[in-house]
Amino acid sequence: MSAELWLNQLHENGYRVTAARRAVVETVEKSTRALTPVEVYDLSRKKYRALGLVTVYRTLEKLEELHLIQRVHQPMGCQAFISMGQGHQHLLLCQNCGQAAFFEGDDLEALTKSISKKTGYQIQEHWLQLFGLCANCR
Amino acid sequence: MSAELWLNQLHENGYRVTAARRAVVETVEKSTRALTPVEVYDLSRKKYRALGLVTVYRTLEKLEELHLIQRVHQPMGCQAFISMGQGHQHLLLCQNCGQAAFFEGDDLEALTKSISKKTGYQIQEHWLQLFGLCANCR
DNA sequence: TACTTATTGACAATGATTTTCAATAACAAA
DNA sequence: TTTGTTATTGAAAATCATTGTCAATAAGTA
Repeated sequence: MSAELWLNQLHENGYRVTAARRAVVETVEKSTRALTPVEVYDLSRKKYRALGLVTVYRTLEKLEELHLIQRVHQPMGCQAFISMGQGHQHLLLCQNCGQAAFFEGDDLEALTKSISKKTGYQIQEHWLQLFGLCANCR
Repeated sequence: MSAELWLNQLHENGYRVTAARRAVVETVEKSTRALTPVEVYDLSRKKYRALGLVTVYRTLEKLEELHLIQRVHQPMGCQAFISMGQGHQHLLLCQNCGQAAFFEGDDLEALTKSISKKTGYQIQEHWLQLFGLCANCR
């Protein structure tokens, strides 16, 4: 469903909507865990056999540029992507199965203000990510 | 000074202290910004010309294993390393010059408890990193 | 001082990502 | 609809980062 919205976004930004992109978007949009380019390739090829790995890389690049997906950083590697949450959200990842959940409501106002005073840095952004075990895996 | 401590750590863990490792350790230990393997290589070769890049990779691997350094994740890439702070510390990075500062005192207790209840995840770890401009660059 | 064996640097191999290129297909305009 | 322009495609090659192999060397214990 929302895959159509992503395709609209591509179209509205001057990109063409192709069968290859459709397959990639449908795969990534509905995944609840971060996928590497090769995983996206394997899954998407079930929908569109002629898909090439290079096209996956190029499509992910565009989806990231449009803020529809984000790169997920993990101890084991940083080459996986997942849908961007809406608004200011952070990721919570299951260390066992990779299942991702989004959360918000982190208030770092007090912390950043104090750090800013202590260090002299002007703070502009923060990365926060939680790791744990999901309900199924715990 | 503290480079000697790192070398001791290596020794105490059964690793030999060589000229190559000495050069790498001295470079990484005194850097106030994250360095990539190639940067470590270039800087260390000023102290020990015969150093090979492969040895840099292998030494960084051991320093990470001993928790003397940590990998630094950034939007532009995740192949840089910096000294580990002491205790539970997080990084604050200058987006302009890369200068790193450590901070602590993040209290995410309340947040993680509430997220845990909402999502059913058992939270075990968190990553927090701040980005901004250091006193010089702002 | 001698000896065992971890460590070295060079080279090759791998893995991930990017570039190149000619063929194809989206889609705007007629 | 049809057409024409041009973005997009997949395959192959090129690049970049990292890891494995190996014989020569040197650290550190005995």
